Amino acid sequence: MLKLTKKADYGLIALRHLASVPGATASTKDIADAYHLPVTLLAKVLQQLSRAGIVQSVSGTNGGYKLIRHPAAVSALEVVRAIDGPVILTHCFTEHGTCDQSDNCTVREPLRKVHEAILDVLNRFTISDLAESPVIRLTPLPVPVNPVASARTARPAVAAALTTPSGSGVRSGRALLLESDVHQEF
Amino acid sequence: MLKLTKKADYGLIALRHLASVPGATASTKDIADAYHLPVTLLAKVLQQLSRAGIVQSVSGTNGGYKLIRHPAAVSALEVVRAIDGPVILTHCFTEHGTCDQSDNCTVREPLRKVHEAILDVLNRFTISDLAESPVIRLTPLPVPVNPVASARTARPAVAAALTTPSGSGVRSGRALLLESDVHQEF
DNA sequence: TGAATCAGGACTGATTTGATCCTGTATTGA
DNA sequence: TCAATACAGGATCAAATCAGTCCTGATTCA
Repeated sequence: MLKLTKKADYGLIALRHLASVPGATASTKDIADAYHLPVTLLAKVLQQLSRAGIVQSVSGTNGGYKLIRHPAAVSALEVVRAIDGPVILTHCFTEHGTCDQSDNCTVREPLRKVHEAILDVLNRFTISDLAESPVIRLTPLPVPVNPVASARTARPAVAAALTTPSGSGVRSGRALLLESDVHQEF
Repeated sequence: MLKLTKKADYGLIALRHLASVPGATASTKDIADAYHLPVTLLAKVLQQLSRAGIVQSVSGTNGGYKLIRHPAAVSALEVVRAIDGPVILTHCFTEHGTCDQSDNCTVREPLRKVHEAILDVLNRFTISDLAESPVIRLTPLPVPVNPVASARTARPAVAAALTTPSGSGVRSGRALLLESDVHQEF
């Protein structure tokens, strides 16, 4: 339910890794070992990214994968599409654009705006956004002290670019929700 | 993979329906029949919405459900949460905030911004946005009298609030993607 | 040639989702 | 009072999806 698959996660992790060593190749095993990912599954993911023209494979000894495009030119949307297929928000949205559920699906068109907004978010987020962020390693501290607070202090420009302008969304009759409400699952 | 469940779809359809008949009750069967949804599954969904305080159930003959809050005060985020549980973008995001996949998950913090942006989109979209949109019906209206007209009078700039300002997200080195690229799955 | 690496199909087990069934309770109206 | 109507919710089942593995083959390099 509105969640990326593990394969998509793995793909983003791998791409972030490749972006951190520009020009160099990294084998599937290298990446899998570095992040404790299942090797064979990661291999599938990298194959899909290769077919999508995001990375290039090099066979043979000392082979591996390399990022063949600028990290800033690879969006999360493209990665997710390459790995999981088209992003479809509701079952109303099918390739042929009709709702097979019922003749009178009343929510398809309204939800299209939501769908497009989510695509927009994913399309703006790039591998360079992944690579630029500081890596927070949890190894030394097993119990997170207060991850929410720490995550909220340092807010680079990426967040500003992503979060839609606050205030413009407030409409008449719309109950204002607090930030804490939006993020209550953390 | 980044898709709403059918239950969430059904919930939104049902809420849109209830919003179209303000104050009145509609039974599970009424709604299920109107949109050709499985009755028993829709019943589950409405129970969840009832527990979440979004609708109120009325037992007995002529009973059913009624929307007990203003449609503009019920966000899609709240509906999805009530039906599917917390929205979690990646497997890195768990209730306790740690990544069980690996010690050094490099994408969790960057993706948190994407996650928050998606929550923001869902949080801004309300049931009134669903109800106000024109319904494209392929079959003649069977049920509601004409509640749509009354609900359509007040119409703020919903679309403007949802679609993020074009151009503000363009950053250095980012390849510009055409609109048609973003929405290629349609 | 042999080791290292990618390519890709087939397959399996686990999880999630969608849907149904059944029993019980509450309310209405004849 | 009682039957009909409708919600409440647990148990269950089937299908779909996901995560992961296995195997065979091709490519490259030392």
